[in-house]
Amino acid sequence: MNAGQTARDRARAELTQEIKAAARRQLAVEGAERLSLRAVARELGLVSSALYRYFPSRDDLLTALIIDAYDALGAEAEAAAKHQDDPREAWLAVCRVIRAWARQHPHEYALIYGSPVAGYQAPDSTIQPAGRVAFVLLGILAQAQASGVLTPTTAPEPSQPLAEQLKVLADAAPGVPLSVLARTAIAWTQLFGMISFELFGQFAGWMDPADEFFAEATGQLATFLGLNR
Amino acid sequence: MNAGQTARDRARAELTQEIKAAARRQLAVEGAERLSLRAVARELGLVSSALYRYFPSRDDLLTALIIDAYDALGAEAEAAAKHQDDPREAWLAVCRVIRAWARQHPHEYALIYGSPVAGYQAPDSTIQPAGRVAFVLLGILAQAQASGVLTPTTAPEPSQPLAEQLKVLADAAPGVPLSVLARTAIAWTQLFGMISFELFGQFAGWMDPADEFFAEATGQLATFLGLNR
DNA sequence: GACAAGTCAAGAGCAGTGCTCTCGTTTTAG
DNA sequence: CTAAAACGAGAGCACTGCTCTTGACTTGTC
Repeated sequence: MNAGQTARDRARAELTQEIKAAARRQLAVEGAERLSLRAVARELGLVSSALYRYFPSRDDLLTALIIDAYDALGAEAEAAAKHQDDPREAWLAVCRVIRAWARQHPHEYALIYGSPVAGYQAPDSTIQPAGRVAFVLLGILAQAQASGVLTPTTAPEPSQPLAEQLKVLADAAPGVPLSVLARTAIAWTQLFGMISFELFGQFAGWMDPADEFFAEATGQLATFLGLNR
Repeated sequence: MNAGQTARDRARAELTQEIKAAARRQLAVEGAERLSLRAVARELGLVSSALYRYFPSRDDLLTALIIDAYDALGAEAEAAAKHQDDPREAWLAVCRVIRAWARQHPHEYALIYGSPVAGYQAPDSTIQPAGRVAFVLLGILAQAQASGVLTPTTAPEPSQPLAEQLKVLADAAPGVPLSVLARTAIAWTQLFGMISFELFGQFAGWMDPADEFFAEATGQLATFLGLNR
C-alpha cells in the first residue's frame, strides 16, 4: 500500500508524525499557548525554519493536534460504548471515559473544549471529528429507542425553531423523539460544563475530588433522558 | 476619604486604573493570550518597564482583570435578581444576564471560565469574587424555600461524601434540601457548559443562534430544581 | 526651608518567540 | 543525464516578558 511512494514521501510522512508527537509531548507539559515551534524543532534536532516545510504555520500544527485529539477522544468513547449492552450503562460508561480522558490529557482537552487559542480560527475540517463523540452518545439513545427501553419522559415538545436545529441530531439518532434530543443537548452541555469546571479549577476548594458529584450528575441526567435502570 | 493621600498616591491609583482600562480594551480585541504589556504601555505613552512599578508581572495584571471580571458579572447577576420577585423568574433572569454578559465580553468570560492561561496559576484571591454569581443563584433558592414556593422534587438524597461537599453551598442557601443543592450544581455546570459551547464554537453549524435552546434548557432546569411556574 | 530617602519613567539589554528569505545540497521525475 | 523540485541550515526581522541601571522628581523629617 506504500507502493509508488518514494523514499522522500515516506520520510516526510514519518517526520510529520514525529513533529506531531513532539508537539503533543510539549502540549502535555506546557499547554497550547506555550507550544513553541522552536522548542519542537530543538527536540527533533532540526532548525526552526525546517518545520515550515511540514506545517505552514503554528496554527496549522495546532489544527492537526486538535483533529488528533478529537479522534483520540472519539475512539475512546466508541470503545466504551461497544463494551456495554444496557443503554443506561453504555451512556454512563461513555461519560466516565470522556472524563477520564480529559483528566489524563488536560491540555488536549482544553485545546478542543476550552477557550479558543488566541488569534486562532478553527477551520471547518475540525467540525467533523468534533461530532464523533456526540455521534456515540446519540447512537446509544437510538439503540435504546429501537429496543424499547427508552422510557417515555414528560419532556416538553421543543418549539418549532429549536426542533429545526435538533434535526441535525435526529439524523444520528433515528426514531428518538425531539423532546429527548433537546434533553440530550442539555445533558451533553452539562457533561462538558462539569468536566471543564473540574479541569479549569472552578471546583477548587469545595468540590475538589469531583468523583461523587460526577457519578450523581451523570446518573440523574441519564434518568432525565429516559435511560432508566 | 482621600484625606492623607499625597498627590503621588492619587496619581498612582489613577494610573493603575488607566492601565487596567487599557488592558481591558486590548483584552476585548485580542484575547488574554495576546495581551501585551508593551502594547498597553504604548497606548498609555509609557515605556514598558514603567508598568512593572504597578504590576509586578503580566500575571498580576491578569489577576486584576480576572477579579474585575468576576465582580462585573457578579454585579450584573445581583442586579438581575433584585428586579424579580418570583423565584423562577429571578433564576431565569440571572441565567439570561449571565449569558448576555458572556456574549458581550467573550474574552473576559474566557478569561474566567475558559481554559486557564498558560503558565498562569490563579491565586486564592480570585476564589471569593468567583463565588459571587453562585451566591446569587443560591440566594434565589433560599428565598424560594423560605416563602414555600420551592416545589419538593423527587431528587434523590446525595451520598454522604457528596453531601459533605454540598455543605459549602448550604451555608449560602439555608433551609434548601441537599438533594436540591446537588441539582443546583448540575444546573450551574449546565449553564456554564452551554454558554461555553456557544462562545467557544461548539455549536457552530447546527445550533448557531442558541437563543431557543438556551431558553428551553434554563426553563427545564429551573423546573428540575423545583422552581415551578 | 534644606536634605536624605523613597519613588518615578526611561532606556538599554537579555533570552525567547513566529516567520521569511536565501543558499547550497539532495532527491525525484522526465 | 539533466532540469526541477524538495530539503535543512542559517541569518535576520519584528515582536514578546522581564531585569537592571540611571537620572530626575516628590516625599516626610529635621
